[in-house]
Amino acid sequence: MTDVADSPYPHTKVSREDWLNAALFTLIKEGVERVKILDLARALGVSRSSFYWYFKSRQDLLDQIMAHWRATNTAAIVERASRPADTIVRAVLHVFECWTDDSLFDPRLDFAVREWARWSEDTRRALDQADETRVDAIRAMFARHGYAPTDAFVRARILYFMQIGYYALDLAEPMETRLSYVEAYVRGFTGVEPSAEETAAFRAFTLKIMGARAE
Amino acid sequence: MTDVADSPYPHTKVSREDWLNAALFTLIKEGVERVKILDLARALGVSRSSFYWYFKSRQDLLDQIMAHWRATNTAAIVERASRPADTIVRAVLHVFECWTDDSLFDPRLDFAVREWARWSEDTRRALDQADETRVDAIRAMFARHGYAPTDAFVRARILYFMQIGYYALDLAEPMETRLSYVEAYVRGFTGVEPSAEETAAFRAFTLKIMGARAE
DNA sequence: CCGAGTCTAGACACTTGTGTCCAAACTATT
DNA sequence: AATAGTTTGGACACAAGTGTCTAGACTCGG
Repeated sequence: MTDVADSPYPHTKVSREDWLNAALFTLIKEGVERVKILDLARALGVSRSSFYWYFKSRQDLLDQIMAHWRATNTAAIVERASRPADTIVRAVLHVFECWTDDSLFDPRLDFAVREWARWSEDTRRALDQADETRVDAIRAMFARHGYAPTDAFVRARILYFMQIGYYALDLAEPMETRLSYVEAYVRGFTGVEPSAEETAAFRAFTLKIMGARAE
Repeated sequence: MTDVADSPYPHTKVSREDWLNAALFTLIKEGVERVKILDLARALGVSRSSFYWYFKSRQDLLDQIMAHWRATNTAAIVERASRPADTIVRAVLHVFECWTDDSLFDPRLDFAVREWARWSEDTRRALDQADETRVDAIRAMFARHGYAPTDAFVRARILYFMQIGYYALDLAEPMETRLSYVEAYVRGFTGVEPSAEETAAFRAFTLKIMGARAE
């Protein structure tokens, strides 16, 4: 729960962010259908009706969640894919950072949205567009590094789709195991052999993230 | 809707199977949470209360659905994986039949169950056990063809997990495209080059299925 | 200290979904 | 035709969830 003492009104029990976080928690853990104002209120220990102070309706809350998802997951991939890099290997490793840092790209949230999209037209459209935006950012990355148009597109799909597939399995592999595959992935995605310095830099990034999370 | 005239009571409007099929349809299309007796009754054009003639409760219906899922998807994989085959290539191609024939293994149903398992402990247990049963059947298949214990296990996981990942992407690739990858998959899964007759036989099976479906 | 703004709680009305009960329609058997 | 068994529909009770309204508690600025 975020520190509510930030509010100029100390009798504020919960903030707008608290509602959002509680909703995200439930969304990830149990799916949209289970995101119920009544349950959120119970979890936060406040009255159900004060929800309506912060949000117009349940749909309003869900819209905010979609905005959050867009602003984190999709934005993270696009940002990393757009970063300048002197080699395609470094460029790909920039995108890989999303897959090893859940605070950049949260796969559980992504799958919650995918599930949601199964029956919600609006969400389906948003998801399809997000997938396209992500793939396109990665495609542009390959194109910048000299890959032919079709080649850049196919390589982008392979990189992105494969990772989504990995997450679908919901494996609990230790990071060390995952890191040991990085060279092979890079080779497969780019056709280029990564240098020792390049993989070492990525390894350092990942271990720093792991360390920060352990605190 | 199944032919209800089979019943000795011609005024029967819907059968137990009709309820089950309607529930499966909704489950696959919109998820368990949306499987509601009220909606099923509306869709079938009968009164909601006659549901209780066939099922004890909503939970009873859901239990039947799980039984159906187990009896189709998991059973299909186990059956194909257990079939005698003179070469490992033919054995793997037997399992592949599940991936090209939705009436053997329905990926949409499988993913509906996976989603369901996200919040239902019972379903989670059933799914974990199903995954284990399926992988184990494939592991035994590799083991029968002379692969070392660890090797057989890993190859089984690769074959099965990769296919689940493929389905997670929910691509709409034409069968012709998919068939063009078969040789490469077989090589990757078994380490053995398939013969022309072997792939031709598989191709024939798939095209027969496609033809039957087109009727 | 008073008024304006912020936030919460409780009561109410409404909708949707579940499960039960019973009457009635229908069929098959005798 | 009477009876037993099968199947359906309608009425009822109930629970859970959403949204609205209002009173009140609290804080801050003048």
